[in-house]
Parts: sequence; C-alpha cells; structure tokens
Amino acid sequence: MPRRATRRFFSRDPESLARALLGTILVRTLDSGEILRATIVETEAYLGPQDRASHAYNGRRTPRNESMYARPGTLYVYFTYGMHHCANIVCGRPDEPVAVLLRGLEPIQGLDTMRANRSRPGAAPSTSIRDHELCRGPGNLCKAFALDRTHDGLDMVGSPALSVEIPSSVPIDDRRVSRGPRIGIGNAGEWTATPARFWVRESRSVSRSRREPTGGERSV
DNA sequence: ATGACGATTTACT
DNA sequence: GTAAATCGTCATA
Repeated sequence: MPRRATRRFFSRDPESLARALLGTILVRTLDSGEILRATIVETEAYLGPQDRASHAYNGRRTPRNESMYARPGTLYVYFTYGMHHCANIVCGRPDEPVAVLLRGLEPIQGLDTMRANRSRPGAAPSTSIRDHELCRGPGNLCKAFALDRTHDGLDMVGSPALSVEIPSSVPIDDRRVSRGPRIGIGNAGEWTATPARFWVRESRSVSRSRREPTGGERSV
C-alpha cells in the first residue's frame, strides 16, 4: 500500500531527499475537497549556509525565508519575479536551513482543475497547455496546485492540504536519473555548477528538458 | 524612503 | 536568442 511520507522521510540531507523524492507523488487536497496528484520528476537541493545559491546563504534569516529554519517536512513557499511562487520541502535537522525545490511534476489526477488553475481567472481553461506541461517548472506547478504564500510554513507530515505519497511500486532506478547544475543560479562561484538538480531522464514534465546539456550533467 | 534584484515564464524578433 | 512582465524583499541610507 502507498504510505504518506513521515517526518523521518524528510529528515535527511537535501541531496539525498532531492533524489529520493523522484517517483513519489505530491498530493494536494483543495478547500473544495478535490484531490490533485502528480509524480515528482525534477528537484533541486539547496545545501545550507555555505551554498551561495540558497536563500539561507551566510545564515540569512528573514521573514521571507523563516520556514527554511523549521522542522523537516515544512513547506517553504516564496514569491519571486513579482509573479511566480516556488515551493520547497524543508529537510535536514530542525533549525538547519536546507530544502528541496520542486521543479517538475507529471500530473496523475485532477488535470482539469490544474488546467483551470493555470488559466487566467475568468478565462476558459487553456486548450494549448498539454497535460505534461501543466506542472512543468517551479512556478507553473505552484499555479496548477494552487500553492502560494499562504501555504508557507505548512507541515506536510500533518496537514490535510498537502503531502507526499510514497508508492508501493518499485522506486525509480538510478539508471533513469540524471543530475546536473541547478537552473537560474547567477554567478555563485562554484555553487553555480554544483550538480544539485535531479531529474527523471525520460519525463516530458522536466523543465528545460528540450534544451541541450548544461555541461555538468551526469548520471546518478 | 529608495533602489536593485530575483531558485521564472512567455512572447516575440 | 532576447526581452518584457511585475512586485515583495532586503540592504543601504
């Protein structure tokens, strides 16, 4: 039987969690009671105070990133570029600011609602967004799952609104997983090239999957 | 009070 | 490929 991810599941280093999340299912229960489900196929690890690409670099702790310091299993949602939300799962140990960014999901259940969420309010659900594009990219998946700053700090272990489901099926094999440099990291020295992004190679819901290799890409 | 800047997405030349 | 959209956040003053 599938089981819900526990505190223990999230209590590990961010690279380990980023890898382990591949093939698990993000489950969202809306206020309406409707359930959305999608398989996680792309993640990025943010490695802590040393990591210049992290919001917690140099121990930075502000109202915005406060949830990064909460216990493992906490959701960290931030708003960026004046229009997009991105969702992370806090991991490591309590008070240790490490997390995993969700970058790509393959929709399983609730596609119609995801499509409606992606469309402009009032507009007809876009017919141009294909199924595998509904949750492709960190901003897009938040939109599809109706996640925003009001969900920041939510406990994914205990909340009815959001959880991770671990399938009873065989886990994703290493041979299907690649890792490479994270996306959108400006000049952050060695951290720009650090291969902390993980993805399921064959998935069409991986962002930038059609672009050519970034250079540091390799098998896991 | 101000200004520079995003862990992005989409549209357009 | 390049650029625009768009605004909360944070460091500086």
